[in-house]
Amino acid sequence: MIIDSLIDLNLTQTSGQTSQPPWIKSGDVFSQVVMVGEKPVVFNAKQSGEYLDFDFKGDITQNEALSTMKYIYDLDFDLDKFYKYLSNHAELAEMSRFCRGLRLFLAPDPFECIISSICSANNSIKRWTKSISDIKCRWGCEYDGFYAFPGISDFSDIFLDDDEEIDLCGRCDSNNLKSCGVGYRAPYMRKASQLLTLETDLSEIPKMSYEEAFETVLELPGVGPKVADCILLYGFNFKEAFPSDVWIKRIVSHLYFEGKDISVAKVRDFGMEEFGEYAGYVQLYMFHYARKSGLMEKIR
DNA sequence: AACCAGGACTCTG
DNA sequence: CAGAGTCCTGGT
Repeated sequence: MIIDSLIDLNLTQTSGQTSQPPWIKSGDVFSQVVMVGEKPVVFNAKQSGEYLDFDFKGDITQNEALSTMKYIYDLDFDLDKFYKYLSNHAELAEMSRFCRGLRLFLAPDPFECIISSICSANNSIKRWTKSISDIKCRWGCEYDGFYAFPGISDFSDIFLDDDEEIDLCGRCDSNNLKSCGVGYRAPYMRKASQLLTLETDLSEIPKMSYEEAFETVLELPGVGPKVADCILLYGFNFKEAFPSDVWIKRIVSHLYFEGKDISVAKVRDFGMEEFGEYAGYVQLYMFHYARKSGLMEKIR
């Protein structure tokens, strides 16, 4: 079934958004299992002209499948209107040329997004996506050869490292978080999931104001301002988030402050103030514009 | 082989 | 409260 909203599926899949690792690519088809309510559904998505073409296998209706795909790929977001906005701002005007069809890649599972985002901190895209994919294969539930991310309570029980595995299990099969290459983030990831079972109710977050939601996820270990903004943008669809790291700081300072060094905190405030409801999309487009246009090499 | 990139956290002044 | 040092791994 084709959904007639402009999207570049490959670009969206490979853009490093911390909602989840890219789906499994086979030929020109991206596939993954998604929990829709309680039901596992395998989705296959591919590019068809400027649009997304999908089918699915699972016990849900066509309409439920359609709204799931529309949510994950943010297909109701009006890209034409966004491109008009970009072209009306001199600093941003070139960006849509380099990133046409790039959309948010939203998390069907906010918990997976939280763990992925913690794992992405001080890490490369290649490394955190491999770690999260490993975690899914080892401890996730398998459906038709695809793996869902483990649930919160299952994740909370995973061993941290070889030492703990030997201590509590008597032997070691490297069945632990550190063996997935997450390094010192392992305790953050597990503590965060344990906190989520006990104290923080994820279903409350969508009802909160941005500030309140931000303060709430900041409480989780391993979550600082950048990671909190990623969690809210990619995991909960708060489009007013402007996740700011060293690259966004360099880009913003180049485009708006004549290259003058600005603190990451200031860049975040500036982005949220300046771009409002488009902040998340502007951040996404800035990063990929810098990558593709050669700006990144210029300002590193 | 030494060194660097990448955010959060902890300790210091 | 700002600034510096540390954490782990994969890349040069």
